[in-house]
Amino acid sequence: MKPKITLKDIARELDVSISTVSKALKNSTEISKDTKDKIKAFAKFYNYRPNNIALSLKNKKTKNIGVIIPDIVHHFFTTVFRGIEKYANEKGYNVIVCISDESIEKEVINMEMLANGSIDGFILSLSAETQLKNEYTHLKELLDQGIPIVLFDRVTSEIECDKVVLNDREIACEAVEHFIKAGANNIALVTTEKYFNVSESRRNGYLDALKSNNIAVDEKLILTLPHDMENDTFITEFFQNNKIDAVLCVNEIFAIQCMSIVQELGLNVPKDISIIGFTDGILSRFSVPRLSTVAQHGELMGERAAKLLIDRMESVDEVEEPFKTEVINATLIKRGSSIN
Amino acid sequence: MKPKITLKDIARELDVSISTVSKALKNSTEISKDTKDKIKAFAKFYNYRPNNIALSLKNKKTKNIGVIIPDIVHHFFTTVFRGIEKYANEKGYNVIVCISDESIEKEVINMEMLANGSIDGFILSLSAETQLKNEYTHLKELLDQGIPIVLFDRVTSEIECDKVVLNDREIACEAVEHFIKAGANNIALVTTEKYFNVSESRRNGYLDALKSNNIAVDEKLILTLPHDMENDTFITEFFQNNKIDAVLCVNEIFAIQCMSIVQELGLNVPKDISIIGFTDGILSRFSVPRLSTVAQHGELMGERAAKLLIDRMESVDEVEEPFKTEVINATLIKRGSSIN
DNA sequence: TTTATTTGCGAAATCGTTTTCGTGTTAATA
DNA sequence: TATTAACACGAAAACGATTTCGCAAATAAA
Repeated sequence: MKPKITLKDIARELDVSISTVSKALKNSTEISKDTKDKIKAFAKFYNYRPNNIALSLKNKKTKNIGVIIPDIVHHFFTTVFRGIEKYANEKGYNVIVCISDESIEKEVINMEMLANGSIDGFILSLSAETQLKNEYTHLKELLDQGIPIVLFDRVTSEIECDKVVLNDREIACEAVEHFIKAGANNIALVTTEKYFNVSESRRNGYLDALKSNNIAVDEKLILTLPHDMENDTFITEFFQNNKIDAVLCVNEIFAIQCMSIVQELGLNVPKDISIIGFTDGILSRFSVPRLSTVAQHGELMGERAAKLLIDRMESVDEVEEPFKTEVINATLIKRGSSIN
Repeated sequence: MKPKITLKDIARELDVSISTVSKALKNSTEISKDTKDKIKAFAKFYNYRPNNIALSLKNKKTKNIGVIIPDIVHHFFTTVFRGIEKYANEKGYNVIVCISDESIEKEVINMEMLANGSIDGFILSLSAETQLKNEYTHLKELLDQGIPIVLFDRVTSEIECDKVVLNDREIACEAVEHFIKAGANNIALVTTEKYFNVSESRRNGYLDALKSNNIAVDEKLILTLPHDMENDTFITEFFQNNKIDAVLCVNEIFAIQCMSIVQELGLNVPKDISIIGFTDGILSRFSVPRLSTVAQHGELMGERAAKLLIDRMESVDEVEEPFKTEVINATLIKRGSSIN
């Protein structure tokens, strides 16, 4: 057991002052070569490393980023997280993760906890409940305190800060047009409650495509599924009661569920029904047939979010940069579940 | 913009000393009721919260846990992480995550980075390279410095510390016996390189079951797949060249790949070939047929790991507790991919 | 009235750094 | 030789909190 050594320890052992040790280790010209060599050798021998906490206190910056996400067992969020972690690490930052569990209360508690000095800035994706209640005072207060925040994916226009989003509307439109070009007419949408900004955008993209192709919107072809429920029966009825030849799903699970149910109903994917999902996760890549899907480039989103945050934290400009919203261009990956 | 307020600010405004403010906010009997009320009201109004960094420096504990995992886009690790985060949060700890990316170098760098005061203890699962090279000096040094470490899943007997593992050997044996009871004779194993402790244990469990049922081991029925490669052709050849009626796979992806390939070869799962995988992830639950699998109870593992770590960190006993190894009992989930 | 005891509060040390400023010694210059 | 500059280092403040100790004033007891 050899506990960590401090500047004070080195100073005492070598019979010099703490300031001398500190300067020597930073190669200050104030200190003679002899003394520097002696101190450096000693420090190296005892594997001296400055204490991060003391540095944080002194510098008033922790080099920690707080990341708040609704869920971690979720392909999209983990890829974003990987992007954040990667970029942050390259820049010498560490990442503290809290999971809001889709609850605004946990979001608030975690953020306040971290805001008291533990982190220099936040990257977050809003919880479902936060979006539902449209309640953002906790974010406003932190921004007021001068703590920078970057929102990604689940964002809101109520808050002015840097953001990273997907071009959800455009890519949903593109997906639906892909169906249309392949000859589909009865195109369905399987989505979540619309207080999610992303669901709303995707729905709008769906509507855009129909409109610009003069296809009448049939509300019955839009299935809104509750967030966390067993919904197989809803989906089964949906496909039984409607004539559908293509379906866009706002996430991977819905898409796989649809595919599975459609197949059980004796229909062929993609011959009878084409399916496109969102999130190019593991499910999409290993299903039979492979699922056509919208790749959200989560890792890139994460990197961009981290870059936005770190740039802002490290900017020393007297004049504040205006807030940016970066748009990540999704990619439509055409695989076996849709007709080419 | 209203920056954070400190004890010093309160003291100055209210014309008392810093010590008085500190004591008043902690409800010390030393301070008169009048003064306390005044200070508390002021603090509340300005939303005073003590600075975590200053507290960490003073108390020599950060209330942060460092978690190092090989990968985050991975169902098992995310579930473990969720367990860690949940338990840690309940106990007032935050979690700093670093991803080793299966590289020992990143593992070392990250751990050394965090060890300089940022965290009070580690929870980690060894990187592939660390297990391959059998190189653990970085762990030994940290333990020497008095930093507690809990290993989970990918552990090693070279290091003495608290551990949480799965009963891999027993559950693999149980899975194979499940095959045998259903009448299988030619039972295959699809696994990873054996420097992974878990692969070795599962292999041993596989062998145990064969032995105790007097089935000769056929090395040709054991397929070892490289860790990060396109291995569909290996699998295809494996099933073409061998008579196999059941296969145990050491992870979910291998299992799904096997199922997919077997089905392409025109065989029926489970009639012609039964399949059991490890990790009850999203793939297993949405495949057709549903995949029988070994549930590793990752969340529970995470909670246990966090509990072991926190208990050790908070123990004030003069006499050190001996190190514990907790064994989590896996559950064999029988679904459609295996005959009951 | 004198002494003892509360009561209420402040000064200062501490945690581990960095950094400014001051100072004594030596070497260079006038 | 006297003055100045360069050199090498130390003292102390600061970051924001906690806590021990000391000390006045007010009250109680003698």
